[in-house]
Amino acid sequence: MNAISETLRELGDLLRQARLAAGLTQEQVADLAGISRPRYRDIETGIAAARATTLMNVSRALGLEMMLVPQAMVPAVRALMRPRDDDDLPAFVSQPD
Amino acid sequence: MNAISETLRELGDLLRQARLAAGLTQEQVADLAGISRPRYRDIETGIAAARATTLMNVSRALGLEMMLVPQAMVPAVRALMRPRDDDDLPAFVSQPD
DNA sequence: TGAATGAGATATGTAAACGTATCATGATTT
DNA sequence: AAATCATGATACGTTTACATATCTCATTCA
Repeated sequence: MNAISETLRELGDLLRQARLAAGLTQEQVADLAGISRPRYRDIETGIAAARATTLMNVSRALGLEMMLVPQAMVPAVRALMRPRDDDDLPAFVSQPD
Repeated sequence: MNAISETLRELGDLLRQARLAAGLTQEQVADLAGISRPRYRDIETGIAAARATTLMNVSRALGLEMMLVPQAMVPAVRALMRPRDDDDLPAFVSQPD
C-alpha cells in the first residue's frame, strides 16, 4: 500500500538529472540544502515527499527555482526552456492525480 | 522561536491572492486539494510549510502549476507572466535564505 | 432578529518528514 | 589487494504536517 507516487518519482528523477548535470554528489546537495543525505536520497528516489521549503532549498542548490505559474502558461514556459524542440532539460510539471 | 518564515508568508499571500481571484473559499480549496480547512488556513497564513505534494495539489486547485525552472530563466518566465509590466499576478519565486 | 456563511483559533491524536548513526556494495584509485 | 568514495538501505528518536472536532467572531441575508 505504499505506491511511491509517480509524481514523486518524476520529481526525484528531475532532481537527479539536475544534480548530475551540476556534477554534485547527493551529500553535497544535501549539505547545500541543509538536510541530511538519507533525507535527500529519499527525495531523489521518490520515497518521500519533501516539505515545500525543503524542496525550495534543494532546488536552489541545484540551480533551479520553484515557481507557481498559471496553468494556461505552462506550455509557453516549457517552450521557453527548450529552445530546440526536443528536451531533457529541467522544467518540472507534475501530472494531475 | 516560531519565526514564521518570510518565504512561507509570501507563498501564503500568493495562494490567497490566487484563491480570491478564483472566487473560492478556504474550505473549497482545501476540499479540492484533499486537505482539511485548518490545514489550508495554516498554509495560507504561512504558519506551516506544506509538503511538496500538498503544495502541488493546492496550486492545481487554484489553477496554478508548480514548476522548477533554471534560475537563469526566471526573469524570462516572470516577464512572460506579466505582459503589462506592473504585476500582482502569480509567479512565485522565493527569496534565498 | 436570527440563521447561515467565511474565517481565525485551539486541542488532541496520527502519520510522515526530518536527524543521526551504522552497515553494505560497487566502482575507482593508489 | 586495500582504501576511498558515492550510493543504497535500515533503525530509532524528534519534530511537524496532517485530520477531526469545536469554539469564536464578523458579515450577510432571509
